[in-house]
Amino acid sequence: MAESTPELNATQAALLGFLHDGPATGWELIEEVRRGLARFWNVTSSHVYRELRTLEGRGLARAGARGPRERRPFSVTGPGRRAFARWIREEPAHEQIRIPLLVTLWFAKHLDASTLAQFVEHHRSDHERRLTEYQAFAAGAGGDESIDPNVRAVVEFGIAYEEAFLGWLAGLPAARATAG
Amino acid sequence: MAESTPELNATQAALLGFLHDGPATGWELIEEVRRGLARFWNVTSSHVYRELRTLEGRGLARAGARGPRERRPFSVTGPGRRAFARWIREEPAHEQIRIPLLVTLWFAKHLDASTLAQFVEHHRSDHERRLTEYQAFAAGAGGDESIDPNVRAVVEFGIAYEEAFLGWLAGLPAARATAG
DNA sequence: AGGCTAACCCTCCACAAGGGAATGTCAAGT
DNA sequence: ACTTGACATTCCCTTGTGGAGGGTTAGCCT
Repeated sequence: MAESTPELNATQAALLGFLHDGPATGWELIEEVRRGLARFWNVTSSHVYRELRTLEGRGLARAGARGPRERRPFSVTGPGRRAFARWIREEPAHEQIRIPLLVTLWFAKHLDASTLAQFVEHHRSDHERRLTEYQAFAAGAGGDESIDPNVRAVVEFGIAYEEAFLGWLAGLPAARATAG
Repeated sequence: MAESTPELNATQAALLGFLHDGPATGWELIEEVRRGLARFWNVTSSHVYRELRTLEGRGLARAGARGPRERRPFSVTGPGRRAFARWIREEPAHEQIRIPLLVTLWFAKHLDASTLAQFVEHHRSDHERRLTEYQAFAAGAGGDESIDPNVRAVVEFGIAYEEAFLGWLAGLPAARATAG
């Protein structure tokens, strides 16, 4: 009875959420997501624009006049705010993770040790770089009172995740079989 | 230059990978994925059957005669083995993570503390349960020499991930604002 | 033995989401 | 004016999800 199709998906909700802080164009929203949430809620530009059109069609967001370069500033409408308010009170769904490295690892018996070791090493350096970024961000935001503690918690999840990943990588049998 | 479209996607590759251990029907493959890899590479049954048909169409897998209940046992062909061998030597793509809880958290300033605390608590008990499952599996497999160490490493990733998640949850400001 | 039932096993379909190519637009420098 | 490059959006194809539906068989019941 309730809703067979939930009113909003998480991407739409996130867009409406950002629009609560003021009007923005699709491009600006994409930038905003990339700056923060993107690591744990990946979006592509085509997806954002599509969802914006959907939101507009449902009257949850409204586009202003086209500005330079076809840019269209969107803002939340009253119904949009109410839909968002309902969404955020819903139980968040279970997370969804796809890690191609683990698929490769599962079948690694068909792969020579040095190639696998290379893959592992690439991932290691990649995750190390990201951990550094998060730590820099967290340190910078450390004294900043204006940052929402919950937003800060998201960054801290990033740190916890990367540390766990790096720790696991270090203990990997494949990590010990150094390439070359 | 090389391939604009990669020859196989990870789902197809995983199916071919399992078929290397012997012929199997779609149903059996689904079971096999669910038993292990599914946490980090989700598949749906309709998707599996579709990919099997694709693989068959490309000559990478071959279906035997229909057995009881329409079951069709697939096996890898020579070209299938070669395609898999090429795939597994490719650099695994970046992981893709979607955690709705973090989206909710990002916008939690629009949410009352006790509802958020409930969400956090639900996630906590859920991840705790999963951690227990993985640990039981790892303990059971502990002495089993027949298990590929790389496959075991995948399970260990699950443990590391759940532990990190639980640790992070425990430190969350929202976790201290107990509901009710 | 014959029939009922529940679990199997697969197909089909429709739609949501993902990602990259293609298109168009403007700003700024020459 | 002309070129260049960043900006902003759209288009389209592939991948992923979910459910309805239909034939099949094992096992149980009488």
